[in-house]
Amino acid sequence: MATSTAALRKLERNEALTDDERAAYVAILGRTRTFGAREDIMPEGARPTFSTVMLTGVACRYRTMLEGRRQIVSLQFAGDMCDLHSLLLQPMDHAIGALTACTVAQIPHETVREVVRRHPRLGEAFWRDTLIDGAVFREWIVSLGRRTAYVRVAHLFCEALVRLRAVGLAEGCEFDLPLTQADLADAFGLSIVHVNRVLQRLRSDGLVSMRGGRVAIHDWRGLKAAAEFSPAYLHLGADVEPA
Amino acid sequence: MATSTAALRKLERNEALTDDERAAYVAILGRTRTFGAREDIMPEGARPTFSTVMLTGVACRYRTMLEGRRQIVSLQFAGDMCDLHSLLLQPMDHAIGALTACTVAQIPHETVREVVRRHPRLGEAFWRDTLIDGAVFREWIVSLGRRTAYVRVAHLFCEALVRLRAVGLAEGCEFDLPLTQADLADAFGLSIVHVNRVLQRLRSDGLVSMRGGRVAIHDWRGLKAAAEFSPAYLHLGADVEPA
DNA sequence: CGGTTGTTTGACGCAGTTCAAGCGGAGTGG
DNA sequence: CCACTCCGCTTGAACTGCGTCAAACAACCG
Repeated sequence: MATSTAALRKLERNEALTDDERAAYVAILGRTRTFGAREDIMPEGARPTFSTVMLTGVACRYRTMLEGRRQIVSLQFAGDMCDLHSLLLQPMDHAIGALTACTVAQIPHETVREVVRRHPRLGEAFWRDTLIDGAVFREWIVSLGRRTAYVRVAHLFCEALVRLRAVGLAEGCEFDLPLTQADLADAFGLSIVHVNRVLQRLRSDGLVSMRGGRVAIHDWRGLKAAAEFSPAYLHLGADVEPA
Repeated sequence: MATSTAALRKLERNEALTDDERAAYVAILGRTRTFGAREDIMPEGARPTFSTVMLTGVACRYRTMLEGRRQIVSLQFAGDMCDLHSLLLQPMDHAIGALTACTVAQIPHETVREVVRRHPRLGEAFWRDTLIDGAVFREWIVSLGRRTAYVRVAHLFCEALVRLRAVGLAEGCEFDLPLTQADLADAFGLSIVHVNRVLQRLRSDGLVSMRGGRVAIHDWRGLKAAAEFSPAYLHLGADVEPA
């Protein structure tokens, strides 16, 4: 199934799998579902009996606070296993929400356990994937704690580009990111108004522009420098940055 | 060895281990080392061949930015395995630093792998532990993104109390937390001056006071309410909050 | 007793918020 | 085909939480 290529690419980035392992992984992606934008793929407090793998679309993990404020905690692209942790951690301490229309695979926990038992290296790859999630969280903390809004936004675009290139969803310096400025504000811990102003500044500085849900990076080295971006924390190996 | 009780308590919080598993875990904690305050237990960029378990003291994960600014990403107390991820993720994308004098156990990765192979349930407990780290990171993101300084500080004290009680390092509503206000500032993404003012306000509001490296919570329910704290994300089970 | 490290206080400035309003495009119904 | 509405984007002005700078103070230690 064509939709599993991103998922495979993600899992294999660090260590090639055997045909056997690859087949086993694709096999468990069987049952798929679609969600509309703004639907919850998995609500906070749920006790799911399956884990979710993103096949297409953009989703996020988020927490809702009193008075309806929301903080997005990570973005999830195709290939990401966004609630693998529900295998061991119940109930969900945060929600997973579709930001755009999404198709996902839902893998029963029992199936995950079985595949891990039979293919220990897949289990290791899964564990590794959750550890990289942790690394991305840490970087997000650094952004929110010590980077100005301008740098923070620039940094996210750098991260998105690299992650999307790694799974073949961006060529060159452009990629789809059909989020509203309100979504971005919830991700950055900023107000909508300020996100808007920062985006304008990034564009007029000739670094990135975002229009119609598509991001175009006009000056990768400049953006990278402005963002103090270094892709090490993504643990994706080489050949992942644009020329 | 008395120092391993916190580590065991942490690991066993969710599922009791067999005597066998317990013994296997304590056995690998053999080689210990001590670090002075402000020493690096594990520097950024290193490629360690072992993982570190905290036995006593307080450490942190942190990232250093340009111009020497620092962002602390998590606090590590006794019992925490603070770089278990180095088993699968190399090189270190952040550093681990001792905030106070610390004693740690250093477990060769090969030993970890072997123990996991022989005791799958220990492997699961390890994985689980790294997943809880992730949950703590997410909460930290929410704090930095959407909580005011006052709430953020209150929240950390709530988290510290609950985590320390869970491993038997706090009785009632007091615990040791011998950090400087500069350390706290780096953790909260605030300036030292502002941390100082917030601490004063928390004290004069009768919620918490921190003096001589000891934290005393005077009004748990009040603090919890002010912090919008709910311990669910720590996945520690019941009986962990003070009466 | 002086040096060093951590805490406290005050005055001032700025990054980012809030409020409020206007604008433009897409969908919908008459 | 136009009118109406909704949603997202944009702009301006006023406000504020927190940072910066600078200095005094307190505790510890050799």
